[in-house]
Amino acid sequence: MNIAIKGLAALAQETRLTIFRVLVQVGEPGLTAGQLAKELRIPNATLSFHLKELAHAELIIARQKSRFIYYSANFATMNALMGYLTENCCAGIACDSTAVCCDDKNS
Amino acid sequence: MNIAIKGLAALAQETRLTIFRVLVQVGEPGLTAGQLAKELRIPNATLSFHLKELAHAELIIARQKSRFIYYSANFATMNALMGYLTENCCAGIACDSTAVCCDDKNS
DNA sequence: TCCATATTTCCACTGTATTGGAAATATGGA
DNA sequence: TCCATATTTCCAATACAGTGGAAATATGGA
Repeated sequence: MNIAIKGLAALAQETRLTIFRVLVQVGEPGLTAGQLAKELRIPNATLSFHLKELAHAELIIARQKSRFIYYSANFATMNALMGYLTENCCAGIACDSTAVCCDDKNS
Repeated sequence: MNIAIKGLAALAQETRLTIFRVLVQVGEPGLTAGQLAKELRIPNATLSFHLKELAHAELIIARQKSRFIYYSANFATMNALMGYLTENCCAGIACDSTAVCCDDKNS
C-alpha cells in the first residue's frame, strides 16, 4: 500500500511524469541527468530533486558509468503498481463489457 | 497529460486509494457514500471531499438513486491512465525479458 | 407540508511539496 | 595531484493538500 502511494505520488507531478515517460520511452540504457536536464530544460537542482523522488519510489534505476549517472525506468515497479490498482477487480466475477479492465483479461 | 496528472494525484493519497480500490473490487453497482463512510470509518466531511476529488479526476462515477448516491469505479479512465504510462514503451522496439511491461504484450 | 436522514459545504488549522540559485561534492582524465 | 565538469545538497520562500466539526442542503417517504 505505502509503496503504491509512493509510486503514484511520484508520478502525480508534471515534471516527474514527464521525466518518467521519457525514460519509459527510451528504455535501456536510459539517459544521464545532464541529458535529461538539457532535453527537458529543467534546472539541475530541480531535476536532481525529482530524480531522487522517482528513485525513492523505485520507479527509476540509477546506474553509474564513469562520471555519468544513467537513469532508466523500472518496469517491474510500474507493472506492480498497475497490478495493485486492478487487484480483485469486480469481486473476481467475470465482468461485462462495460468493465474495460477485465475486457483486457478476457480478450 | 493534465488528465493523467489529475488521475495519479487523486490516487496518490491513502484515503482515496483505499476508496478507489474498494470500488474497483465491488464493481457495479458500487456503494453509497454512507456505506463507504461506515465501512472505512471515514468522517462524512472527509469522505465527501475525497469522493469529489476522485469524481473530478473521473476515476469514479456518481449515480443518484432515490436518496442515495452510488459511487462506482470508472474503468475506462483507469485503463486510459495505464495506457498513458506505458505509451511508446522502449522506443517501440521489442523489449527483452527485463522489460516486464512489454513481456505482457508479447506473451 | 413536515420530518428523518443522506450528503455536501464552510472554515480554519496544520503539514508537506515544489522551486531554483549558490555552494558543495564526486568523478575520472591529463 | 590538479582541473573540468557532472551531480547533489542547502536554503528560504511560496503554494497547495488534508482534516473534521458544525452547519447547511437535498431527497423522498408519511
